[in-house]
Amino acid sequence: MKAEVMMVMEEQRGEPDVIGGGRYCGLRGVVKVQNGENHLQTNDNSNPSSPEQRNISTSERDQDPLKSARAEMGEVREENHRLKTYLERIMKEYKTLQMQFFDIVKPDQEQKKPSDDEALTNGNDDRQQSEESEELVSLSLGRATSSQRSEKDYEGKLSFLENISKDQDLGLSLNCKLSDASRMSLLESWPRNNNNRKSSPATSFEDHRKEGAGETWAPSRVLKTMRSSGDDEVSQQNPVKKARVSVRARCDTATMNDGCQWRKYGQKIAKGNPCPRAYYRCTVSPSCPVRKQVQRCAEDMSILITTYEGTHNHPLPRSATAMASTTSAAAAMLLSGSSSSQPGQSHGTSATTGAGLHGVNFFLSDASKSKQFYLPSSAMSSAPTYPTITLDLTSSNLSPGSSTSSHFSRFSSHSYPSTTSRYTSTSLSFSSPDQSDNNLPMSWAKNGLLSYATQLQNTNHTAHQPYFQIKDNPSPPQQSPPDTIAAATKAITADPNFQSALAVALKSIIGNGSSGAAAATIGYHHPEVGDSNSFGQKLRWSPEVASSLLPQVLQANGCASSCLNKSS
DNA sequence: CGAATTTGACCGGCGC
DNA sequence: GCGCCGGTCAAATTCG
Repeated sequence: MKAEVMMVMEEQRGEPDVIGGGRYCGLRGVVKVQNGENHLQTNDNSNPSSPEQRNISTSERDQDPLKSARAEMGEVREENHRLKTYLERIMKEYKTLQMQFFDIVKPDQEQKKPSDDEALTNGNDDRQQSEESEELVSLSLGRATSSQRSEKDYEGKLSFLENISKDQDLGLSLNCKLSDASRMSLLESWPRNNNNRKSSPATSFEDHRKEGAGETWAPSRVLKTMRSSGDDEVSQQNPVKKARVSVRARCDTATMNDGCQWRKYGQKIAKGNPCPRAYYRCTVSPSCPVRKQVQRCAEDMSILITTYEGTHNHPLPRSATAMASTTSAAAAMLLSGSSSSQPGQSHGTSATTGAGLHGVNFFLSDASKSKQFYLPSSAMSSAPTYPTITLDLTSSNLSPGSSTSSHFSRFSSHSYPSTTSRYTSTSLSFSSPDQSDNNLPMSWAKNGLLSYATQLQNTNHTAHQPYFQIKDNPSPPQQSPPDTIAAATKAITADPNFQSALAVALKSIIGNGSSGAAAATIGYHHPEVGDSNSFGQKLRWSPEVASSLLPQVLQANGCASSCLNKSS
């Protein structure tokens, strides 16, 4: 069974796929949202895992149970063997990379000030290249560079399979993968927050992975209680702060309706922002560790910044699964350092809420040169000490220096090195076109759902393309120094393939251009919201929409990943 | 009256 | 060591 499903996820290298009339960059597994549910589809007829073929083989097996049992055993053995091989190769690659890393770092430390000539000539290029490649944020869907492929394929398939098996709802989640170099960087940064831990880096990192996955989130006070209770093992589990997922959206209401139940437990005026910051905790389950902070943007009061932290440990209502899985997966992407988010997911959203992520993988090769994370561009006024990923659902004209051209969607990943910040920020921006330009407001309906009106150019698909420009930095509060992530983003934006792929991905969500296609494709319709809309097609914001939009944008970015790798 | 919210106090981390 | 600040608690208050 595993092998069969794996075939679905087997990446197609080379020519991009054509799915539903659109070009997809090397991904066979496609998450389509229909009738409010997500379905994994494949367009590969040669794929032996197609349902029809599976049915045939099943019926054949039924005719000879003993034979089929033997065949299954054989398959399992084969699979085990293959997995072992994968594992060995992974370990081999890991060790090799580790050695290479130390080779690079050691001379750097021993010769703190090498001669400029040496730095400019010998080995510098290689090192620079390696550093640059390490810093590149590579987001991909089932695609990997050849050097990373074996491990990522293996782990991605594993997580995919586990999600499949655990989750019949076919929700969405994201798998985070760090390159070995990235893991090393995490390893290095790890002890900073874990002075009391004397365990080996590997051990610590494994723990960190689990924590980063967000399955548990222990406030400091809880930690104290745990320590006092003598549970050392537990008390050491969460010494670091969790990754956060920040969602920026235009919202008139006090909070964003993400489908979950929240209870306010505090409010603070944070420094630098006159708007109070409200603290909420999930009340679906009393033991749920998930918190969220809600604060209005200081620069633009209409923008609500919702920051999620932790992963739900209970089943969620369907309407809440998308946002929950997206946030937990994004958090896992930032912190887990895991090649698979499954450990976190198993505790968290996908396992318990039925919102596993199928086939959407992050390959985060962001082993930053400085081995540090940086301040996000979040509008949170204070300098967060959390790694934060930002989903920007606001319009693009936030920063004065930004282009006035409309951006339907943006993906940006940026960092802001500063003395006080430590974390990297990845920002996914799903921006509406400039509202003043096209009268396409992003507003909250009475029921709290965000109605995101998109003006579609009827059947002309290419008409969307101008919207799919990408900017390096949507709303930087400060000057962004030239860093490699920005360079990577530039590389992405410069590649027309990425833009077209992004356009196609979004188009497939919004609709193929035929009237009413948007609602059908999104598969989400809130009963309380009428369909009458002068814009014709209307993409209603909801967690489902977010989840359907995000992976496909990321999928498009999988193309960018390849572009990125090329450019590096 | 129970649930939800408000709000001041408290705690821990961090920078100076 | 001290003060600032973010985050949380819990009693008081409000709401349905």
